[in-house]
Amino acid sequence: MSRGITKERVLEEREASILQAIVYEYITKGKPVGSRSFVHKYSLAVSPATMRNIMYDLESLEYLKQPHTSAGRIPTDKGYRFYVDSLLDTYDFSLKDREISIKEEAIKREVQLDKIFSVITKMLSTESHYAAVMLTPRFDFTVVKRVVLVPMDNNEILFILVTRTGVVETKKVMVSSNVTQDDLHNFSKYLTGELCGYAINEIKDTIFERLRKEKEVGINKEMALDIAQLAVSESEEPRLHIDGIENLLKIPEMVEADRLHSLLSIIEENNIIRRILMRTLESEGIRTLIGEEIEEEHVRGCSMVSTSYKIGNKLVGAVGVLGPTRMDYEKVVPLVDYTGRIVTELLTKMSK
Amino acid sequence: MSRGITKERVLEEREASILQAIVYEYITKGKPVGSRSFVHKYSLAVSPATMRNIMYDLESLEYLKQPHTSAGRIPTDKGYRFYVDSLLDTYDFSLKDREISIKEEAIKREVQLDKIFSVITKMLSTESHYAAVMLTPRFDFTVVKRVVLVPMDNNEILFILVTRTGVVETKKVMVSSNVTQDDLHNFSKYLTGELCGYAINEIKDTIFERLRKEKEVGINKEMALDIAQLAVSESEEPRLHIDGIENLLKIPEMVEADRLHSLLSIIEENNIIRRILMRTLESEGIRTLIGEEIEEEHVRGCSMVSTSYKIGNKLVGAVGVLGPTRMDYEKVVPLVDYTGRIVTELLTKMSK
DNA sequence: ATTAGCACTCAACAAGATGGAGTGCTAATA
DNA sequence: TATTAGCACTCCATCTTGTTGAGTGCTAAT
Repeated sequence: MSRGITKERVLEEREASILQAIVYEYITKGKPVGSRSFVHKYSLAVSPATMRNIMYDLESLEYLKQPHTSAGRIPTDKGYRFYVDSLLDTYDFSLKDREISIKEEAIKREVQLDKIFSVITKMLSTESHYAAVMLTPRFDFTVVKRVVLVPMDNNEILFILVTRTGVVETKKVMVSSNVTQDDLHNFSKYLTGELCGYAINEIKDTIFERLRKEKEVGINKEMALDIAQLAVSESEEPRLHIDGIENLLKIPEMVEADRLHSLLSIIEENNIIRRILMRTLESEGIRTLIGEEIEEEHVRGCSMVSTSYKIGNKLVGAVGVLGPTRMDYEKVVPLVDYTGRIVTELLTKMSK
Repeated sequence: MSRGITKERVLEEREASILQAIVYEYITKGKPVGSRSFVHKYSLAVSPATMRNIMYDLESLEYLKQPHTSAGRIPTDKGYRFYVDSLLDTYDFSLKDREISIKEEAIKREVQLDKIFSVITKMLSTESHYAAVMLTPRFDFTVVKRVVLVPMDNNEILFILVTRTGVVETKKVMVSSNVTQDDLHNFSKYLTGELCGYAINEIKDTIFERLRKEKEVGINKEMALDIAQLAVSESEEPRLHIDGIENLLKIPEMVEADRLHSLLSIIEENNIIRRILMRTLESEGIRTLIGEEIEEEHVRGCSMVSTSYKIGNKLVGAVGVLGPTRMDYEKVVPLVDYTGRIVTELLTKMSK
């Protein structure tokens, strides 16, 4: 065996499989893995001494570390990373033996799309036994179904936008002059005609020009432009659903350290999770952040497995699982992947 | 001093004030209160021995208990109850020296009433240093501003109800036959005329009759009845806002025991909190639930201070603080009371 | 009714003592 | 050259033991 002194080299096959096994062992048992008990447990054809040598190498290469002298080894972030990557390489993500059943029927009847997200987030946390997080779809990517303008008091108008998925977004707008209900109705019709079938981000660049060219839109042109402005303006931020925080409390290594405390405040101050999911949303497929890869002061010993989901072929949202670095990736990774697919399917079907 | 052997008798004045002081001392320090240090700290004109006798009596009367032999005394639920009740008797709830400022201006511009509730819940948790919970207003008590019917696919209609507070509620309804957009628009107008200015619960008993008598409502009578049914049917449950869970983690006695765990799962499984707040909503004024008074299996060592809030003179929602039984009631009670008043004021103003 | 005095209790803390599982190193072995 | 056995050493975890301090209950005196 050629043991390099450098910290960077490709692992031999045996080393790789042993590393995977060690990480797995630590994930499931939570105790530092010692040479003797490890070879015994896995009935390996090597002596503890040999195992010690291998472990020594893996430690030099920074895949493993010792919590203290004369203790067994535990994975470093790099070790987890190696483990997860090899999982991703080998796993086929087949859904066949998953027992999760989402009650599509029950879900479909719901108008409040938020409820669906709640249900899915809850499901994901229940199944994973960690905390689940989910970012609702980007509003400006969902297809408009209809626009309704409702006069409120004085010069206030309530702007209601209905998307194909049934989501309703409302905004208030102040207008300078009074306007009749019927005029508003006509303008609603006009706007609906213009926007219907398109996602906001598709039309936000052209709507003004088209509006300006138009002769008659039902109301005062200036006001019309104001309202159109509102229609395409930055809408409600995607909401963040979180569920299963209590699962994190059951994890011993979380409870003992003050990690828990930091993790909880992260969840409350949810911009951090938001940011991570936003970045997940930028590309397709599973994304894992292990330990220090989460570049946040407060976060220690936490990992996040997330994936994006689509409506049609547009990436619109993200969903994931937040847990300790010592997480059951083998289970969580396909689960998150599956959940992403389900959501994509559901939303795509709904917005047809 | 006449020391009865019975468990029930009225406390003498001295006993009462000592009990209050002991509860206060325990709330602030969190350590069992011993006779010697107590008389010393409060410079009382009695000896520790006398104090021991009094404490003995208070223990017989079940206001105090010992965590173990030869430890000081801590309050029982009954003890806390006595303390809180005397607080409620004496406190004048004057708001003058409160430094809480709610940015009314910032709040008012929001259409999403939910955001206001989030802000208020967050404020309450921040100020109290415990967890804050809030139930959004009962929908059927808020005054209708307008009804909008939007045709969706096939035979599906989206029913949108706008209230004076700007809340929008949406429901989906399936209808048997097709209907034109204009007919729907007319019926929307009719319904708006019927409902506008009333709260749902005011008209739900008469609407059908009126509708039946009506000759022409814009659409097929049968369908109209279906939709009206939906309009007054059980609406979206009030939403529950929760904030400041992480505050509970900072509390030592919560962390140590597995109380924390139970408490967290209660918050996740939020029906319990819902139920408590629902009962708060039944009457006006502050309501305190101390320890075992929360009749829930899992809850141990927790208390809840809550109050209802109104729109106009109708009780529509509730807000409160959830924390350990050893809670700073003296601070929390007026704070919750104040918050309730603010919310009442805000909502009442908004729905004018 | 109150107090001083006294014996007793118990949690909390600190200081050993012990055992077990682990390591690194070296020399022997296939 | 890779593997293994043997050995000395390390360190955590656990248990035991002792000590201290704040507290109690009881009794007899004030």
